[in-house]
Amino acid sequence: MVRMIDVANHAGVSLKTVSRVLNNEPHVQEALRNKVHESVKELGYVPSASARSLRSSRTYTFHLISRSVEGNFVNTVQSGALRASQKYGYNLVVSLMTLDTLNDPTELKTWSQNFLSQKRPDGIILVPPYSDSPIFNDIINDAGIPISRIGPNEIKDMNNVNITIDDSVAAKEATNHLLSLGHRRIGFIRGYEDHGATHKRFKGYSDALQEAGIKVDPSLVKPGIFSFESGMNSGLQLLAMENRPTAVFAANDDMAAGVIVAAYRNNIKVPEEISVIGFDDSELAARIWPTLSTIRQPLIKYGEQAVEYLVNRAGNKSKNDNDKPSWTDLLDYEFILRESTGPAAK
Amino acid sequence: MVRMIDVANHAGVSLKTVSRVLNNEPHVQEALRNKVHESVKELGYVPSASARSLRSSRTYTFHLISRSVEGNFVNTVQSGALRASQKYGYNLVVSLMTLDTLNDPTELKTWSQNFLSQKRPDGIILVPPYSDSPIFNDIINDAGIPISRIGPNEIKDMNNVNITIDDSVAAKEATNHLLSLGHRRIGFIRGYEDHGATHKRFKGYSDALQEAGIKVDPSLVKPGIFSFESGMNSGLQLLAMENRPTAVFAANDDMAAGVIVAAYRNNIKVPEEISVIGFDDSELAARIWPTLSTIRQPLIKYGEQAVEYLVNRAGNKSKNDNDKPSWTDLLDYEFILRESTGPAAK
DNA sequence: AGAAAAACTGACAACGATGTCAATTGTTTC
DNA sequence: GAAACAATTGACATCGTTGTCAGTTTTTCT
Repeated sequence: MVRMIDVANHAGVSLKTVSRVLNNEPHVQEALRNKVHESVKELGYVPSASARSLRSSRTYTFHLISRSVEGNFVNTVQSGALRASQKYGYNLVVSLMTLDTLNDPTELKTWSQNFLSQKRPDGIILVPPYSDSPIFNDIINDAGIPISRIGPNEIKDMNNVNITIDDSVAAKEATNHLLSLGHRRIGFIRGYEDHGATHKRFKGYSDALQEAGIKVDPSLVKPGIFSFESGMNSGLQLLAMENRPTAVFAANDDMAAGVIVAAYRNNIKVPEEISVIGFDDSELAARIWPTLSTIRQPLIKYGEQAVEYLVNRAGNKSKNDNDKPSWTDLLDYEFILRESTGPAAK
Repeated sequence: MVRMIDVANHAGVSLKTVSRVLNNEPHVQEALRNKVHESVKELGYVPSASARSLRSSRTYTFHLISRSVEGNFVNTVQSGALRASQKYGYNLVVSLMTLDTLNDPTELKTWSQNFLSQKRPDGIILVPPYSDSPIFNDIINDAGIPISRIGPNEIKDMNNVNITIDDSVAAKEATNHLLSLGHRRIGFIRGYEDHGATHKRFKGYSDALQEAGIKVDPSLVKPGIFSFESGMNSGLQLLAMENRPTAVFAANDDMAAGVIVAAYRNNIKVPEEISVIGFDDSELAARIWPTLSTIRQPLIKYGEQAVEYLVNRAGNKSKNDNDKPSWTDLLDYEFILRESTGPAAK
């Protein structure tokens, strides 16, 4: 790691001068200021938070205190991770990154390097779509920090763990449920194309249809971005078809809720005239009418397992398990039958 | 602050022995181990995280990386606070406390002291119901840490800030909306009794009725705990009344969603036969059918303002503003008209 | 019983920054 | 032109822990 003294040497000034520049203290000539800033940039220096706060007794940290609200995906995973972290005497921090950053390789690299050298976490937990980005995973791996990846993905880095349910099998079960109710024309709404989940869930849907001897009809497969609005839009399209489907499988609950509202707007009854099924058992699922049939992932357990793995790795830092490929920790999902699915209309 | 050396002196052992005990290292006699543990407890010692991680280059911290999901109250406030924190070079950490801890004064004291001496935040942001607890606020104040309190409350500590909308005025506007649609029998569902919001919102409801010359009918006021289920239960009760209300004002959106489902279950049409109005403009509000009329709080701005204040305080640590009473930063709310409210049924 | 090994304990350096204070340089004043 | 003063710069101590290593005591083995 590059230290402040390295910057000082590189810039040909004293340690203290660098410190002054970085803390915006007065009494440094403009010329030196610039030289220091250049050296900082060139060496990629980032101050160590621990050293700073040890010496200055300021942490440069604010805490927002709240109770854990188990609602959406991330909050619930966090809740499980938090409990496990506390059990082992670790802190858990949620760090936010914008999607723009994730999708711009240059920016991603800068962000990650700053993040890693400033925070120096003992381990990192990634949720979709971060767990799906090979570049990002490589950067963290190169820094030698263990990763727990949550969600379906195909990354086979060395030495990390993937924690997920079998999305394909789950999606297949959901589709089979619709088939068993007599549905033959079943629509599907996809999610973000760079989420592994989208492809696995679609695969499950296709597999179920094919095994039932039904060809996948591309006109029944619509795009989506996992949002309510995108679900409603694709739902409106499906419902406007001449030969509209009798059931719709949306790749997540938000989109399924969108389909239900689309049905209301067209005076189509759910589930009498159209069945709707989602994925995730989100907060929404039990709070809308009709309540939503869906697949529940063991989110709390995701968080717990992620931490268990990291604690283990942190404990055995020196251990020689450096060349194992990463493996997958496959957990059980749960099919939740509610009121949005029913027998196919004749 | 009590340091490791203090523990060592108190226990009559060397610094290193204390370190060994606390890190569960071998090679310490049982007797000494116990003595050290006793001293730690007696002195209330908590190790300094910065010193630990500076020396050992382990942070005892895991990071969960995700994008900011602006959905529920806390997440959205956090999102605003995060943006502002980054702007000023501060970190933002979300710390979770259970409600059990908050409600048990003894446990609360222990938790807070551990938390404060381990994390030593430069500032603290409190959201309901934490911002409503005088005991908790006192503890933090005594530690000399600045607080931004979000949400309506009556705490007038020295030297902190309350950030809120005027819940009473907002609730009054919501109620007036219903009155202007011709409603005369309007139900109200309360929230947690230890949330300031419950009382202020109820006050706005009462005020509006009284100004319209309508007496508050206690049988139309039902309890709730801000949850979907509690809203549904109270909703079912209101709808089962002989002379049922033509409108219901729930103190938050989750409960309002519960009332809507209660209506569906009784085949009562919203808004034709009963209007429903919520509070918060939560994620749910635009995703259910009918979409929910509600009050929107400037959550992002809450977070931003909270941080602005703390940054200011942190910068002027020495400044002599120590005896100002805390003041209230009153922001604007927004009334959101959607489809769950309509003219009163005859 | 004596030697070797193991277990225990503590003195001291080190982590990477910032705070204090003294040394140096530059500027103004008479 | 010398003295007084202000601005700039750096040497060194320090924050509170853990790592290294050496010294001391206890246990084990022949």
